[in-house]
Amino acid sequence: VSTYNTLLKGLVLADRVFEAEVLFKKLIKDRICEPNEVTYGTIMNGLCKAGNTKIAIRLLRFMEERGCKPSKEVYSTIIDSLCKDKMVDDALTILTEMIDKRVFPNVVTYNSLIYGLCSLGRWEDAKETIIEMDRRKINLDLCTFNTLVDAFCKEGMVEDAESVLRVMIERGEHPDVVTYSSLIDGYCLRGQMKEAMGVFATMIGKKIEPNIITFNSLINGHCKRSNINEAMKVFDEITHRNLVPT
RNA sequence: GGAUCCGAUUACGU
Repeated sequence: VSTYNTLLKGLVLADRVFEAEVLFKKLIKDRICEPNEVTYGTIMNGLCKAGNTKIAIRLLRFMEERGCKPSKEVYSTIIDSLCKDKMVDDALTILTEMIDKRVFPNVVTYNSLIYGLCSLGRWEDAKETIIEMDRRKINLDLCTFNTLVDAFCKEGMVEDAESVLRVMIERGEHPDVVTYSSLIDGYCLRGQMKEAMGVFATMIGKKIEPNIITFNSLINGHCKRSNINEAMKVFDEITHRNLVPT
């Protein structure tokens, strides 16, 4: 079954979810092998990525009927997809369901929820979620912090993003290219190019390699301020670093 | 009792 799982994942990665579904159905119909929780997880992930969260939820019910216990990964996949669809309350319902079934959420599950809550501006609920994580002794990880930094930046609350950065460093989590790129984008969105370049200098100082996304944000920021010369300089830097413009 | 393989989360733009 692992072989089929690997193949199914390949199809999903290649955006050939339909073919993955066909193969999945064939496995069951021809009794080639019984799908396990990884198989279901892979197919659900494919369905979700293709925008079929509802069908993925139906598959969740199907696997239960078939006597395969949904893992936390399976629940997390559904929760993540609902959050991305801004159906965070439905996601919270699934969270309650999994806990009722003694399948306990992990940091990934909560990261998706925090992402969803923040993207709806439900800051208080996001805060509550973090408190709940602490209560469950689930440590925030790099992804949690990055999600928060990005959410604040997108709302123009760069000061709050900066305090998240301080907290993460305090907690011994090392900011990475995503953290700094989010911050840079935050300043660029506000047209604060001096600050954006300051963050850029900081990340270089920490030997964190900027990538094409980092530079795209900077170019966007300079162009917004009609500073084409600076934008061109950044563009030269891209070529210099052998990065490929997207 | 232990190890390994297969699934879930974060940044720009399109």
